[in-house]
Amino acid sequence: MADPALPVPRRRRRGRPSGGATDARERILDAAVAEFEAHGYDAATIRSIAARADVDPALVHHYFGSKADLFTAVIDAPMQPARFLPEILDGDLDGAGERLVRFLLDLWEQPDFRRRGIAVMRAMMGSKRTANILVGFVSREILRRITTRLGGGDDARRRAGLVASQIVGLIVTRYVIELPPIAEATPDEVVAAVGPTLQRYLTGDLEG
Amino acid sequence: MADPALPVPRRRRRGRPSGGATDARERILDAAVAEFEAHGYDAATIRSIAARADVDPALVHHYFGSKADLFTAVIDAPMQPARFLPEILDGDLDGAGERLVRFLLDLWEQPDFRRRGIAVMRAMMGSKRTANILVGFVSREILRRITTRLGGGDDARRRAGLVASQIVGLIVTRYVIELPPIAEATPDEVVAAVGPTLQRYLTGDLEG
DNA sequence: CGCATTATTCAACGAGCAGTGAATATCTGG
DNA sequence: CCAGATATTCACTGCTCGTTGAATAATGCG
Repeated sequence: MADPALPVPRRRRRGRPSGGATDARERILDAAVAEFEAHGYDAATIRSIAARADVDPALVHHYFGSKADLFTAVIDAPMQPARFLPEILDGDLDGAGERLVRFLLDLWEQPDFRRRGIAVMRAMMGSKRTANILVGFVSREILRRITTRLGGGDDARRRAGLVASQIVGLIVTRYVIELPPIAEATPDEVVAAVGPTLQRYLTGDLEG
Repeated sequence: MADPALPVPRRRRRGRPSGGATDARERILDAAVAEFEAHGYDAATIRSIAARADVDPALVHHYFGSKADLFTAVIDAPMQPARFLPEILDGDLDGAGERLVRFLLDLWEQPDFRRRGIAVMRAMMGSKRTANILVGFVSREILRRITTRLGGGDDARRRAGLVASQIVGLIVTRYVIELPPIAEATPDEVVAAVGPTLQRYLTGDLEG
């Protein structure tokens, strides 16, 4: 059973095709998102990406350089939203848990963001090497913002970690492995169920 | 910088070595656990496993057959504990959240279990293909037991999913990616913080 | 028009992979 | 002490991978 997304490789003339606008570059990027999303960094191949984009593998290098370069192009977008975290956390801390889940769901329900986000998740979980890079980013850009908002210190740090643990679990079960009960819930149901958990981690009693 | 775990490959005579007990089989299995733990299924290679065990790659096939066979040998153990779930869930439901975290931590704090468990996690998250296999297992063997204990029905199913989301998040952050604040917490701290979350998902009010 | 730039494919390299079959050395049961 | 059985390495096959360099074709600028 062949991958249905693979087009029959058309035989093409060598050299630049006539008729201005070819979207090969965009097709390659789309294909890369799809392959990295489905197979993770290691198992996705330049050749499969090229095949999906109906293009010669060398063209991928022409536009994006190495495989690692291509991957960073794919995950550039999902790394940005961390910058919006302060807005979410500003205002009353009492509603921050719910606002945080809502914000995350809004992002991840957008297909384009989700596909790249899944690629990042797979890479983060794929191997110790790639994990270290991405965990460093998460610690610096995300955890530190939450820790700061909570006033710093060990207690704040631990609370931020707990928040991260539930967020990671939610994203992994809902979007990456698509565990049925979580993946099928409506965003409102998720917010109602998970918001209070985050709220307790942020401001509640953690001793029992 | 070479992998410190790789021994200098000794030059050896061909044929069975003298002196009875060689633990090559165990060394191979250990090496496989280590490589699958560190790199996931796809990126771990028979050759790197053989090198780590200081053994010829063909010997790996001799003992374990294909790479997939070797992997199932590695992950056989961590798949068993699901059978103990009913004991955890029996008795008063009010303490089940805490008992559940405690049970999981007891398992995962054992190095041998943890290494194999991480291998499973990496495989589960590695690609859509491997994910489906393992998600099927988790749904059947784990979620269904919780759902049943909660009396069945959609509400029970959703509660079980929420429990899974927090458990997955805890395990991923603490053991797989080792996010510092979670990875450094003591088991007791984790139980105190996460137990009530699971308890609320099991028996609490989910509407807000 | 002519020339640099850009888009695209082609052909190949070197490396690494999983797996196979045979060769060799030792051990063990009769 | 001899005949499997077992343990181990070796040499190899066929494949796929990332990457490179050159070839070819169209465009766009002066």
